[in-house]
Amino acid sequence: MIDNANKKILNILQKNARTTNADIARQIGKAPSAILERIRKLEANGVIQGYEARVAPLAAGLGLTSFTLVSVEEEVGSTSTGELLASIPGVLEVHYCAGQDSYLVKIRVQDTERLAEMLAKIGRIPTVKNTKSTIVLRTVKESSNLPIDEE
Amino acid sequence: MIDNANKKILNILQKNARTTNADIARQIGKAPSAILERIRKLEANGVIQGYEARVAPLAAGLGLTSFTLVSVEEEVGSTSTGELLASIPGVLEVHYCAGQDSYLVKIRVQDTERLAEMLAKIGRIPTVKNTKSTIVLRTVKESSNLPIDEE
DNA sequence: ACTGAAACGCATTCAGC
DNA sequence: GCTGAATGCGTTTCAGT
Repeated sequence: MIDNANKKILNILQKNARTTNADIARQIGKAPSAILERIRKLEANGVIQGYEARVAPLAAGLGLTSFTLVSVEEEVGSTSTGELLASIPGVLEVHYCAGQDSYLVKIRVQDTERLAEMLAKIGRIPTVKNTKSTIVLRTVKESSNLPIDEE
Repeated sequence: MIDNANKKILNILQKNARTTNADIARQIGKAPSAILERIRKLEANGVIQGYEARVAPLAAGLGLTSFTLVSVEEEVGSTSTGELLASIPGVLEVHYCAGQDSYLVKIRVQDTERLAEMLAKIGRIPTVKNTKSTIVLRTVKESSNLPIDEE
């Protein structure tokens, strides 16, 4: 179960995944060994899915973000087109959306030329009918941190 | 500059932000102190923006994901509505989009009831004209990890 | 589930190159 | 920008409760 101590741990790790167990222990008033045990269980239970460094996209040469709606014709419940999309480098997120037979795909590429190549690649997938892209001009906020209310 | 060693470091930390410096040092064949120095510079230069634990949304009671297009009427170049949206709990991402006078907002909430509350809240912002939401049925992939090619 | 002690490994500093 | 040694701290295990 996720008691209040675990909520505190999750919030600390969401803010800075490299916080040491000793540091967390100090913040929530327990021994480091207790924190280690809790974090291991949270990982084993799938509550903590991983720890990601957030890299500046521009520094990685990826200056263009696009959200692309990919319309598909596939069997209901099938996940294969989505997984194919997910495997393309530069495709960061793939979400299947209600009421549109389509995937919403978050893409990061170098420039419009690379986006064109990617859209061509996606368009070549047999189950894909068409795509509709929206270019991001400015990203105001971007985080995976969930609001977890402590008691 | 981001040389090949830094690319390796970034890729390791993108996959697991809690990898120890000693471990990274072994993987890329340098001393731990060299890794520490490199990581500090990458942080100082803004290349590494942070380290986030990824928490299972369902475990946090957030079973519903929505992408909502928020149309606004504000001065061109203004960022204030976007920042207002970004400050709402459950709003994870805010992107200003080309050619539509609107923000694409990624939302995570408990259920449709909470989504309705959130959309009402957003609708009450004076600069907001209307919203158009797409519910996510299934998330196939969700990551912030950028493709960084090593030489 | 937690503590506390012990052993081990890691982080960090710094001198030298 | 890196190494290597030294110190202090963190991690991890485990016995005990």
